[in-house]
Amino acid sequence: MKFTFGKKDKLKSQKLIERLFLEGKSVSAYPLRLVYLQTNFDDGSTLKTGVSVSKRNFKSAVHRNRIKRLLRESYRLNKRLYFNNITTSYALMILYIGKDKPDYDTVNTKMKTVLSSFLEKISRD
RNA sequence: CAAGUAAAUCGCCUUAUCGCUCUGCAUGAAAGUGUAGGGAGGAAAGUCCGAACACCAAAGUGCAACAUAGUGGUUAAUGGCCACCGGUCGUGAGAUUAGGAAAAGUGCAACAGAAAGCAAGUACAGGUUAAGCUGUAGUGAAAUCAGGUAAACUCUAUGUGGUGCAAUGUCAUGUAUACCAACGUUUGAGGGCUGCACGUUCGAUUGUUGGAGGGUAGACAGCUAAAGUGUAUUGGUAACAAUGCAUUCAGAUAAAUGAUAAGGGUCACGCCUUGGCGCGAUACAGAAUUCGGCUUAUAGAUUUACUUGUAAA
RNA sequence: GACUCGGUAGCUCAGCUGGUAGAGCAUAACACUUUUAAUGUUAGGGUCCUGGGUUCGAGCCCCAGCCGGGUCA
Repeated sequence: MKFTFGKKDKLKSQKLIERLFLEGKSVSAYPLRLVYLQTNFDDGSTLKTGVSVSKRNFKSAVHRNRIKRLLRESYRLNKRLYFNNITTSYALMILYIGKDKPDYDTVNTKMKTVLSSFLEKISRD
């Protein structure tokens, strides 16, 4: 798996996102929360991931964009370490639930903990 | 030199590594891969005006409603902009200004005051047969003249059909013209997107409201070459216009335009001291159909013109 | 994207066509009571969301902004 995060790896279907929030389970490591749902995709990709920041906590579009870019970047760099040997398909949504603007280091370390706890949880099930 | 006024411009840079999105070309059955190039703003914001464009009864008539309000110009258009006149503020450069009509009518004016209409008349002085008959004072934003007030109703002039890219068209997927209640309906219900009326047209597999539910919410076009941008000349006080030359400059859709590291620039502060060191800051803000304006936010930097004060020549 | 409603005391709200801003609850003091609660009397508390304008005078009228609700596929 490469360090890429292209169109096929992004979660885009509105229907699937609705189902994800209705039926999905979640793990969290403040200020991040990961919502996941086991499913199947038609185009052959194993994981589809989206990121989201609440408009309630961050009014400025610039700040929201900045946080989403940080989340996407840290997911892109870390996903090879965790999902290289994964077989089942999942839809993921990573939410930022904090109220302060983060820097890259905290997002990166928290991303690692939330991904590892996700792996632990699905291997237990 | 100090303080200020107006107008205009810019608003971080370089390198390395790893990425995102669009377009062209090559390759491939396809997914993709390789390669070349493009990729946020002066406000992209607020959605306050004006248009383009699209659809909606022949885009009908009247009323209502709303907007604007000195004069002239400018523009595709405007409630924007420019020039001039008048008012207000400032020593000044300048700033600001919804600035038509009170002899069409209706209303309003607290407190004070005799009185802010339709009825009266305070104090002092004068004056007369008599009398608010005359003058002054006093109250108040305004006091005998009928005035003020229209960002009070109103009148006058001018303008406005409605809805908005979630418009609209094509394709795909799925379904319920079902059920319950009330009211109405070939004696014309109801629809054709408007607040009302009229007119016109369609019109019987029946309409409206409420309840309780079912389904879709994908793709493509619209979608970016345009009242475009830069520059020069000419006309005009100016807004702006005309002509020549050059140029092609985002198109995403849970929504790209980035992340990390190093170095530099600019500004403020501190230290030594006159160019180094340290530390901090580097704004407001992120396209979503497209333009022209307006309004609001904005660290800091630059340029031009001018005013006032002080000093020197 | 298109519309619409509101902002007044610590809280919930009045204030309708402009003339010194009120009510209830809450707070404080006093009285009553052995004490508290309840009750009674009194007092304090307001940039009327912000900034301009019209007016002699704006909570109210006009303009611009800020904040918070709600509706429409």
